[in-house]
Amino acid sequence: MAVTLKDVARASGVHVSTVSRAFSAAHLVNARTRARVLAAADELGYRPNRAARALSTRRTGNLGVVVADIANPFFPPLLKAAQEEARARDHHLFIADTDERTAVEEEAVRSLAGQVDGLVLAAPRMSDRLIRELAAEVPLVVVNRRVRGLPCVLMDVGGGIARAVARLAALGHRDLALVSGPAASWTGRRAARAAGAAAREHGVRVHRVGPHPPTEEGGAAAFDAVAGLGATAALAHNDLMALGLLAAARERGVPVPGRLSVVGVDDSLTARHTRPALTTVAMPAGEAGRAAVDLLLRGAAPRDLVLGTRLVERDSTGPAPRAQA
Amino acid sequence: MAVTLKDVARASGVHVSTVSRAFSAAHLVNARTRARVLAAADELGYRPNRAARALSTRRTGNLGVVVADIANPFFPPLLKAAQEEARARDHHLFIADTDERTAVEEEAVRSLAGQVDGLVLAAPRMSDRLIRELAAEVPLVVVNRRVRGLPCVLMDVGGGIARAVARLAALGHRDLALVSGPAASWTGRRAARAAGAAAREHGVRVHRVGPHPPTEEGGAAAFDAVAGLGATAALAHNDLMALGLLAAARERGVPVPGRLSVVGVDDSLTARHTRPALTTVAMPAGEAGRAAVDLLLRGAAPRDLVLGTRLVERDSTGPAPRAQA
DNA sequence: ATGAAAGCGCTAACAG
DNA sequence: CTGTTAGCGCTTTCAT
Repeated sequence: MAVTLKDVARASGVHVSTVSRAFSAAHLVNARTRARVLAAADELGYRPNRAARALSTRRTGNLGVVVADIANPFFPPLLKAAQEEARARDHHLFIADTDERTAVEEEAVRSLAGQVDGLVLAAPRMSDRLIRELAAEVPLVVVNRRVRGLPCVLMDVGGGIARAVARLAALGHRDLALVSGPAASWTGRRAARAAGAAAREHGVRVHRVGPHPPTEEGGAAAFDAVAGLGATAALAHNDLMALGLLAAARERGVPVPGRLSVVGVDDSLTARHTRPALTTVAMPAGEAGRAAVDLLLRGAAPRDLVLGTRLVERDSTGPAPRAQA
Repeated sequence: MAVTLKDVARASGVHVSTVSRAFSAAHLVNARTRARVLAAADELGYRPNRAARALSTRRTGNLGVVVADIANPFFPPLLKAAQEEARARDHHLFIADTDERTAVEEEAVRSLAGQVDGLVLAAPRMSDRLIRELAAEVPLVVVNRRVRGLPCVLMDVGGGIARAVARLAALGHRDLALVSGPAASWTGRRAARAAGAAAREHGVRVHRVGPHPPTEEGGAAAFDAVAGLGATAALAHNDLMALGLLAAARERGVPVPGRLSVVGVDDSLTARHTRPALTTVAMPAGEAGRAAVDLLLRGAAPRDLVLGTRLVERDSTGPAPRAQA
């Protein structure tokens, strides 16, 4: 049985309410009494019972992060930073993996709602309407998606994609394939729009391929469509899909970047290590995780925070192949 | 304000305790009353307050996982599986990242102890003594380390390493470098012992290099020592360190596996994609995560569960180079 | 500055 | 089978 306020009270000869105050309202208690209480608490190894505290204050000291897939390399840095920030501010962090299933997202939020002071929704797939409805039950901060009326941490994928398109155009590419991930991905829609605009600006064409699951398999599955289009460069929804594209290209004997240039999004660990090393739009996932927690804890107003991205050029992109009948 | 038992009681015309029983002791209540209560609850969107329930039952419905580094690719699959298993059994999962710092481990356990029904310690660095002491405060299951008196989920790294040594010996290697990670790593000690035994058996030598941090940087830092030893093959503590070794080799112009064979441990995503693709000891991290949660929830006896590993041979290992003065 | 008492939402004897 | 009561550990009025 853990040591409670009552034990500390007994040990220090004061009433429980005084002990309580010694912890959560220091200024309301005589400095010397407080010192005595704290000493006793320390001696006994007292740890406040968070559940009990939550019951009476309605603040739990917990936060949660809901992600689509912990194993997708985009998320671990986000989770790590979020948990770091949470801990630095004396909060614990729940984690929920929805396995890319929309229904699970809603359930995760609802079931966590009562146990947290706020939730970070990372790249949710639910409808805006549902997200807003859920926001009525628990403070929400959304990452990688803009939902009006809620604080959102956005990354400038659009800018990154635009830079990628510009670069590819400069390398002589005229037909780009945009390999998209989940249809419900806000980031994906953003990327598509930016790609379209940049394409017009640079006088190149971009063809949509997909949607496909945002995994290696999804990327590999998209390969034939990309090749069929006669595209000389592919912009993948994320690094994982780009990796799948790379693998399929290798299998089909299509040299990268010789005949096909490939660009990913995320800049995950693997992007650096795969061969050819992947050119990719670096997303500040860690920064986003930290920021999301910060916004939650500050009870931030519903404003968008946009973080920068950059194009990291490696070896999977190169000059367009000479046209050859 | 969330809807409470009281609201449901009022709406269905029974006492709160009946409502409570309708949820947590179905057999103690008339089927028809129960149906009515459930209907009312559903109608109102009632969700039990876990904190309140925890206060009176002393069961929180929460578990926690303490890991050294979420961003280390070994952990995400473990976390994912653990959270999946937890959710399947109606539990929520806290996550704590200790950033490889021992002191943080203890604090994480203590501060989470009151809020969970049990904790998974994944590859902890604390002393056995401390772990046992903490186990008195909260049920613990340890992964990747044997602690007597506690349920442990182990992976047969020893076997994997032995197979790797055997294979390298068969390829003609005579001097192997064992590049170790954190000194406090149980897995690392296990690997070292197994490497030693296998080396004797096959008549080869193994030289210890390290300890180094279990990161790419750590691996890279070990490279010169490995080269200085005249070893023709390196067994790294994990994939991350193996990747560092690979990068350093590339930088120094040492061909892999031409002049140096490299073996990792984990079989992370990156191991498959790096070039040369990494030969590695595959660790069943997901299985371990799931098993750990299962043991926790079953209140398992302090027995060891050992999961198998296998050697995945890819392109970073090959025949030993011909001796040349 | 401290004590007393009520109450957060729920469960668990105990009656009936 | 259901209502009553007490209490989980803590905070928070309200007195004093």
